[in-house]
Amino acid sequence: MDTPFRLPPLDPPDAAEPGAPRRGHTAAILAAAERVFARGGFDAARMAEIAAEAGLPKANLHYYFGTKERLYRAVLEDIITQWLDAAAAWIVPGRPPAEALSGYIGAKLADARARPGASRIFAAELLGGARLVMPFLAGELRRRVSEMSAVIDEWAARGLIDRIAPAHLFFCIWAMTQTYADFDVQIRAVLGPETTEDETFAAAAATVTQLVLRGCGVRA
Amino acid sequence: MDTPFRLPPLDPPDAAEPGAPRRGHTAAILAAAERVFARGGFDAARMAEIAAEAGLPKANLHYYFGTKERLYRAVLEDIITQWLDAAAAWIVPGRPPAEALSGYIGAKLADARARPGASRIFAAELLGGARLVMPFLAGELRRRVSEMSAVIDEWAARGLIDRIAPAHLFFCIWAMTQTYADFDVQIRAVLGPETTEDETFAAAAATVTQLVLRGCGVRA
DNA sequence: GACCGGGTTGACCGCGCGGTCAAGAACCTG
DNA sequence: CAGGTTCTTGACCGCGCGGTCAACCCGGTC
Repeated sequence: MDTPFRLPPLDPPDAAEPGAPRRGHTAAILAAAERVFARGGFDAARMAEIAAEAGLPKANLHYYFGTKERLYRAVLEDIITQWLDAAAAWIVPGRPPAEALSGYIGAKLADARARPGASRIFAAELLGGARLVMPFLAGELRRRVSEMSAVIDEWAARGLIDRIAPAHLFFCIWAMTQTYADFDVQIRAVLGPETTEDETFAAAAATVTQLVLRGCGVRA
Repeated sequence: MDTPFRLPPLDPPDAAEPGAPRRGHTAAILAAAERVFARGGFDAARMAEIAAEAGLPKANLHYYFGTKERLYRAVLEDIITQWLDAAAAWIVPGRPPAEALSGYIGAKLADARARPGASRIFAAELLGGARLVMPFLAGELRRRVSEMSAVIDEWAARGLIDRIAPAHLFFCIWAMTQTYADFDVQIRAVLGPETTEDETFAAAAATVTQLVLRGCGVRA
């Protein structure tokens, strides 16, 4: 369930890491790093800024994480770990498609709202060519998608939904839900200041589920 | 039609700019800049790299564009200019909804395929908080969306499609089509090396149009 | 050819940032 | 309290990058 996902080590194998204490501070650093990386991605982030946000001297971050890249990797692992299970919880053969799909969409939208920084960091990583998460994409994620695709295909075979390319259906669901985290500036700017966040996410949920449920021809 | 969109000047009003020549080289610089900005966004881009890619000494870029930020702004203006008209060409009241929507989706997907860099630069700009394009989002784009929303609402009023929140419909269409440019690493990794680009985009077009047309309940 | 102005360029500069370090503080363990 | 180990931190360093500059090239004009 919450086994942390490990990005394969890049160059030197992740440093001794003895049974050391590594107490409280690391959590504060990770949280601050997630916030800072979320605005502007890896290159725009400043170690000094993360340190300030965490209320610690810069040298302390280096004590715990060594380099900026390793801190970044730790943040990414956190995000991936949290992500991998949302899909597995909803897209299962037993569940009726209407419930599974709308539940999944709702969960993804709620996540986009609650933790937009995570989504944005991942987006920036992909935009930048996915140098770090490539192994995850081609490995674990690919495997998960093919499992979930089997579920979709089975629903179609049982006549519960229309035929559709399952992988692309997921690409579309991810795109639509995460756009509300990644590009929320655009959404807020277009909808204008008079639209509340509640309204936005309610309309988003209605629209996305309508597109997906009817688009897949889900029988009620 | 192709009136270049101008981002409002930031600090000093865009430098004298006399009736000067400004010949060929600027185009080469802009093209190189688009390519370099596309991988990694503003901060990751190096002026020296752009110069190398354009086959010019770095000092030459500064001669034409002054600062990195101004060069970046020029690239963004290029992109926005090209973008504004795709929607206006397809989403018009006269056209039957099925044709308009599938045409628009096709055009956006073709653009994502042909010029992924442009989409990625814009995505990175939004992720980074849209410091430069904010006026565009809240101004011109917002206006266009409300115009296009009127078209959607009119189709719904005439019973040609179901009721749907028009702005969110556009957010979803943009998200689904641009994901094929922005996150193509992820898509390629998940689909695996045996899937060709042609297959990918054919399936993408089929899936997105199916979701949108049926999702909106477009009558044939 | 002399002059001029836009264009071109290699060499240079300053600073901001990631990373280091060495001198302690704090905390265990006997 | 002595000795060792884990943390903490201000001060420092080097380099990579955006930006500058002054010398130069070159086509046009009289």
